[in-house]
Amino acid sequence: MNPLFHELFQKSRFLTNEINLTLKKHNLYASQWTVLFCIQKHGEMSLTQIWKYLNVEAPTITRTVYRLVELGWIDIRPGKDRREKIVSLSEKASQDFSTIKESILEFEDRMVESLTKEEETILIELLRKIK
Amino acid sequence: MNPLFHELFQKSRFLTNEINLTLKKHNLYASQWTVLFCIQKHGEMSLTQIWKYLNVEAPTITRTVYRLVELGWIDIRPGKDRREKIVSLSEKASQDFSTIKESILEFEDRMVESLTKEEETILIELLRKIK
DNA sequence: TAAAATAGTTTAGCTAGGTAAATATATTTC
DNA sequence: GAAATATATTTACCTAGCTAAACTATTTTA
Repeated sequence: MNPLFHELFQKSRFLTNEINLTLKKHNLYASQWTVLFCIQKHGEMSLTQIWKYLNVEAPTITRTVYRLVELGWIDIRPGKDRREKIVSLSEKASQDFSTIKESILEFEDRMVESLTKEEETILIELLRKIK
Repeated sequence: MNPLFHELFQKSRFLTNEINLTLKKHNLYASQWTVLFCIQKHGEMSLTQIWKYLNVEAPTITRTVYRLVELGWIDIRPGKDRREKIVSLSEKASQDFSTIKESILEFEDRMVESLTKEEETILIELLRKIK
């Protein structure tokens, strides 16, 4: 396998594992946090808005969202258009949000501390060129 | 989320989806191919050798290997040390291998064609710095 | 050499991605 | 306005990663 792709996949797995470790104390998994973050950023959202924004398929979001409802992080209600479901952060999620975000920011900083700002920019640009 | 990690995860998913598409005509999935490739490269291997080399956990390899046995790509036999299982490519896999490898190489080339050789090298190096 | 520790593999069960197809509601078209 | 089409979500079922714990065979140690 092309060493570039190999390295990319390895790093992707490494980072999700590390994020999961960081989130463990908050009882969250990486993709659950991603969804919470997305909702916090946009306020109320329909499921379709979420999966289009995160660029994943609808069933993935259905599943994660309902798990988050179960865990008490999210409230869900029908929209004006009765096909759609609207989700928003629960009281609990709103309260804990900034603490969790803090953990994640610390983690992210730690992960890129061996890169200069310039290198980080170049890395992003080069990744964007793959398509 | 840090735009670097966002881009990295997006690209990782994008690439596995594209690889799966490429492998569809050979009735294989990305990780199945990764395991086949690994075995072809090293000849006979124990399960532990495979998961250590690919840097994933043992149960992941157990599952993929047995699926590959089921599908007729791999032969499996007990080792001298009776705890271990040794796997090797089946007749079918050996025959089809180079054709599939060809598809993958074409795919990989297509994916990096907008990068110069230098950029590819830099990209790998920068990815390696994340840890 | 019997007991304890280690190594290789598997099982069970979780998250997280995907596709294909079903269902329910809205919208468009004839 | 009824029929056809489109949109939002869900269901079922794959692959693919993970952890924790079990099981078996080997190696080490007291």
